[in-house]
Amino acid sequence: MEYNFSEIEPRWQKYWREHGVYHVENANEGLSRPHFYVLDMFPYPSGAGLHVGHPLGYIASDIYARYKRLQGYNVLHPMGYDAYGLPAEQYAIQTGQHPAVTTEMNIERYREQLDKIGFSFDWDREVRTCDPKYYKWTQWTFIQLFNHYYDNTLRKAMPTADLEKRFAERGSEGLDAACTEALAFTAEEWNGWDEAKRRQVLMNYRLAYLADIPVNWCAELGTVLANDEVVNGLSVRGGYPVERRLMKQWSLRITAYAQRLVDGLEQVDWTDSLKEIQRNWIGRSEGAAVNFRVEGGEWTMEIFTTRPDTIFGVTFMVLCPEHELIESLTTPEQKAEVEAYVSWAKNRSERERQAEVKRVSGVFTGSYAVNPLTEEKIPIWVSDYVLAGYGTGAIMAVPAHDSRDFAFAKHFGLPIRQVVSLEKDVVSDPAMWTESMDSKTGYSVNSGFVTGMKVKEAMAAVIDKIEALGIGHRTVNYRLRDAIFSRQRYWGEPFPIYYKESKSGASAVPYTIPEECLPLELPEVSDFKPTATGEPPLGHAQQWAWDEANRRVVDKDLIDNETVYPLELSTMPGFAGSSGYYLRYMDPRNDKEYFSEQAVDYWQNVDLYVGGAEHGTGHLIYARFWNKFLFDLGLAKKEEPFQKLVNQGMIQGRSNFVYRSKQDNGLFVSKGLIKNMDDVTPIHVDINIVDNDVLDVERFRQWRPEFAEARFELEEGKYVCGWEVEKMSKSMFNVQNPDDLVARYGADTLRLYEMFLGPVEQAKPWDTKGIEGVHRFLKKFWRLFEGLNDDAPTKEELKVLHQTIKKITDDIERFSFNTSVSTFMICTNTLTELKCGKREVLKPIVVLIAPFAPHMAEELWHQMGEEGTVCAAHWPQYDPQLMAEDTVKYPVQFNGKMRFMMELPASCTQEEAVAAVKAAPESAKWLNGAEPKKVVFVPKKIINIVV
RNA sequence: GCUCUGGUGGUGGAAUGGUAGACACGAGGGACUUAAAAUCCCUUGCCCGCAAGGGCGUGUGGGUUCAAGUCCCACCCGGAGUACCA
Repeated sequence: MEYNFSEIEPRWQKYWREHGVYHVENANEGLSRPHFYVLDMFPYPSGAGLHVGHPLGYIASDIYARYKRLQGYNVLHPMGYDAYGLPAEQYAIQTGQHPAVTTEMNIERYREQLDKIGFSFDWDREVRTCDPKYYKWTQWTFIQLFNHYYDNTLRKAMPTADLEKRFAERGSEGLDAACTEALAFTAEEWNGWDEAKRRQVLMNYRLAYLADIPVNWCAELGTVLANDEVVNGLSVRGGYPVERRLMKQWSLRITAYAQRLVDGLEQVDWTDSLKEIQRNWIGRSEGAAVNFRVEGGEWTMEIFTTRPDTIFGVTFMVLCPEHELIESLTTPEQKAEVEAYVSWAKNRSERERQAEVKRVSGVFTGSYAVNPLTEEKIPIWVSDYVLAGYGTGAIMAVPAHDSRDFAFAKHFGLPIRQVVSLEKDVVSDPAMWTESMDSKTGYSVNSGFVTGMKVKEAMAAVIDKIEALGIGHRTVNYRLRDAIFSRQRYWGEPFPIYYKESKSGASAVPYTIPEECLPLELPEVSDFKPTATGEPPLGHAQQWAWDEANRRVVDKDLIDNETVYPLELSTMPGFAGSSGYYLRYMDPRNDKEYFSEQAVDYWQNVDLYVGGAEHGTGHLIYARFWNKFLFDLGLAKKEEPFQKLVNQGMIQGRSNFVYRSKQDNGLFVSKGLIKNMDDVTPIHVDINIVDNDVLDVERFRQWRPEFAEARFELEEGKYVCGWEVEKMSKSMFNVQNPDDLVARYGADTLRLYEMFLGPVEQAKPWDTKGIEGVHRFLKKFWRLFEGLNDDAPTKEELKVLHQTIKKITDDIERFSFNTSVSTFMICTNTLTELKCGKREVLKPIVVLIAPFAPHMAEELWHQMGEEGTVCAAHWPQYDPQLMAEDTVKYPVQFNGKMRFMMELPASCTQEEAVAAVKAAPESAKWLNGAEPKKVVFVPKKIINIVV
């Protein structure tokens, strides 16, 4: 019988769906049943549908999930949609279609495409971030973040209620908490403040807080963006310019968790490169904070340095243009110049600033600081190469040992003094240097009491001294910024926040909606664009005010009523909904809690997470933070959410080109005939009308009206196209749609081929060429079952079987699915050669192939007369004796030197090995008839004979 | 610049320090067929040779080892992340 995949696959997909084969219960056989949680990064359902790159990771995780299931694990393998996001809203603005409608359509299309590939997801657990039943818990978590602060002493999040009690008793005394700015006040002061003032103070500590902060404002998108959404001063989405602006925004105090985010990386099984990406993003650096006295004033300026050992080489100080001391430090003579510089620096766009990094600019304030260790007078400058957001926004400049300080000193003719030398006591004249000496190796020179010390020792000695003098201390700085959490958009989670006017006339005071009133549902709006007054789109919503007394959303017109207040108009960013979805899958239909304790106790955390590395500095940081916070609350059971993480490589497109002659617009020259690439224009051509880089010229003429009259210069009767690896995208005509391949070859072929393409982790271009080979293999495999019989298998056949079991098991364990497919091919070729159709051999192989080609396995399982589905079968065990090689090559040494390789039975003993070596003709030369003195035989390693 | 990756035939890629190039694609040749599809068989790293056989080969140069694609050092070239982060 033919291998009729187009009949088999839909039939089994229907069976699985109707019988709920992949439905998972939490602990259905008690807590003792081993459990395993395999998760994919859920997709954003875009209008373009899936291309072949998307399912790559899903196929890999599906194989692993099915494998674990066959091994007897209770496997949680869910899927859902990250459904809030900008593209749906942009589309809504352009077409007026409600994002909910387009999102629903896109989800349906995604589901259809996913179903065709035969995944074993438990769709009963599907979540969508835009579903009120889901975002209720996103909002709920936000309220918890709002109501907690981070205690640095306890190293965990604590309720702000505790803070209030503490402030009433002791004021800010002795508090070590993560905050926006250090505050100092007494209990009396606290108790004397009204509620608005107290709430303003508490805001300084909340983990979700509202503050004026410099944000990435994207005028084109009309919203602020998080740091990871901006690259090179342009928005990741759309590529619009982004500027730095001070705005009142909600933020998450993720910096409070910086150290724990670094430490946690030790506990997880991720690739080194991804861990490194996160470490770099968090950017921990150790150093010292030092106070420099300003000459003749009551001011001191605090700086941060990672090189305290170079303090003897400081020749000037630099403040960032935003620094609050500038005004008081500027002397009257310098006032005009400084003001001009500061306003110029502030008006520079982020893009300009980044593009002109090399350009040196700055201005002298006229004031001097005093070096605390030398009492030397040093000029204070202002320059935008010092950033407001990092450290204290002020530095001590050591031009000899910092390249940026060096460039600055050279530009303004400031002195340069060497204080570190590679060799002891060897100094040169820095005036002759062309670059600074930044390395942290060598010895201190010209450096008072640390002269002669190694750099590392000098660092410690200087910090000790500074601490003894009480002018500074050891400290750690992080590059990580708090995550800006509000977006001026419509299509996102509303904040469960309303504002009361403060009696003292200060800005409105935010209050949270009571938890019992969640979800606060996204209202309908008349327009998805910002309002005329520049408010976010939610400003258009009529039903968008909070009646505190009646605890419900009401019309805005009622705001003049006693207890009706305006609601927050921003919405949450994309990462809000994706930060905790893996926990919700554990108990997705629970409307009382985020997830039940019983569910999280059972599943713990994600055992295997598969997704792209492009989320390294976004989702994967936020989710870890989110989880750590929930862990502090006692809700999550593991501090790290994703135990093992595999990054699937991007599948790039392989674009094809035709070359149009520049002299003759109607002439297309075959690749091999082009003499000079400057004579032709390469044009993208649809990969569907190119086969194996050979253009179908007829279809090309029909493809576009402008090519209807095309003429070709052929080589050997063919038009050969050029090719290049590029991003898969519609505009390059290189998109491969999985549906087409499923229709042509079947889902099992697609699954196998995507795995066969290469290691899952590796980026690779899509190339359909090889799919035929994989399809041929499946047909060949299918044919093995035509002569199915119950004869006893030969030893040779059993050996093939057991070697295959071992190899496949090993391959799956190390996530090497491309070699698994090869193993199946070799196994099938060998069994075909042996004409083996024996049930005893083939039945276990069907189980082995089930994770890869589930439909075919299911059908063959059924044809063999087995009960139930193949996914209820048991993973076969291999017999080590049967799979062993008959002979193994051993290296034979004489006197410790390797002399020749020798084949011996794999099972051979010490005595047999020695006898065989002595008998070998090569040995005669080394033994010369003598008896060996000592023989060492390490199976599979080496035979060492000492004569 | 810094950090992390990777570099193996025409192509995708295999190789716990132990016969490099498995498996597949592509290419060439052949069988079956009126023909096509499908299927099957042979050849396919490079060089010398009619052959038997020999030589060279994992980016480059060194090193460790009986033995290196694999480990160590330096360099060259790609890819990714990050970037005035003091």
